[in-house]
Amino acid sequence: MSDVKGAAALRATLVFNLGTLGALASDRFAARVEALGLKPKHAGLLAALDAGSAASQQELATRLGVAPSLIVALADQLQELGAVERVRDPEDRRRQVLTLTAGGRRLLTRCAEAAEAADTELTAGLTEAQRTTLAHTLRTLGDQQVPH
Amino acid sequence: MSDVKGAAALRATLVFNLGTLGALASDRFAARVEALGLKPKHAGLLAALDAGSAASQQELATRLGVAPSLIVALADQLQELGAVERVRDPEDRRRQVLTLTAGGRRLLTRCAEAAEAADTELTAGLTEAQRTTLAHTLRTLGDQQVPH
DNA sequence: GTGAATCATTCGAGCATTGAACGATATGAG
DNA sequence: CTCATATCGTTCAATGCTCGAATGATTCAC
Repeated sequence: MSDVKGAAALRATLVFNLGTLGALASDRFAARVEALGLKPKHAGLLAALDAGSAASQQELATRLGVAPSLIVALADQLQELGAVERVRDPEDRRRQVLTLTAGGRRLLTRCAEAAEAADTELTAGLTEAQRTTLAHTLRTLGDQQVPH
Repeated sequence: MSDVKGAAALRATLVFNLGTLGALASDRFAARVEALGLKPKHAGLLAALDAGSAASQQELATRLGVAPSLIVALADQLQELGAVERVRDPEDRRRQVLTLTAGGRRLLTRCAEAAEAADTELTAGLTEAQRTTLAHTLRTLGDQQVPH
């Protein structure tokens, strides 16, 4: 019983394949957004801003699951590119509220295009049905994780 | 036309969700194999050895997509745990052939169990059908990448 | 008002990974 | 046979990414 699984049990596992493919996908995406002067985390921050418009850096840190000090660095660079604006919240002047600029939205669009290009490259060997089912499942799976 | 995609285009993307979930899955898996004194890459090396039994460190480096010097460190630690053996290839004494020991196979089994536990935790909100379809799609997708 | 808590920021540290050297071995040309 | 060249494994210093602690400004509770 105990070694019926025996051979290749790890490779049949979801977390293992997710980890491997996730790293691979990130690398391909990173290679494309590099041309825009961005790292994947920059794109993640832009996407988070686009989704829940106007948030304090603290909120963004917990949303993205990274340290607040990392948000500072990312926001610095995005601000230098003119993609985001830092505005002190008048109701609580400790908070820096980040907002997407028009240029930031354009940049995000180009990130999305890069991601879509990487998608088609990555899923070249899948049927259209598989591809859409996969996208849907991953989306719901992602929404379920640490949703609070 | 250009901004029809507009909102949330990145979050609808495969590479983006794969990257996010991949990191999350790796973290959960890492938390569990840590009890075995291993990092995910150790488990990856064990799995690679189990799959294509007996390989030189150079081959393993290209298989796993990491630098040869990293294989040295991983193999050192696994050897210290008695999980792998280093044997000089008699036909080419530059090569160190790595093989799984019986203990290494047991360790790999425990890694697989950890991965399965992480799987069920991760996919708690999915139907059984979704789960198996996802596993299958990821498996085929992984086999298609850099197959050469 | 005064002290505790919260936000953004800076800075040093930790960890994983890489790339450049090096010694040992193998291979091919002359 | 011998020498030049290439390959393997190994060591080591350097890089990049991320975090945690310390700091200053601001707010909140009482």
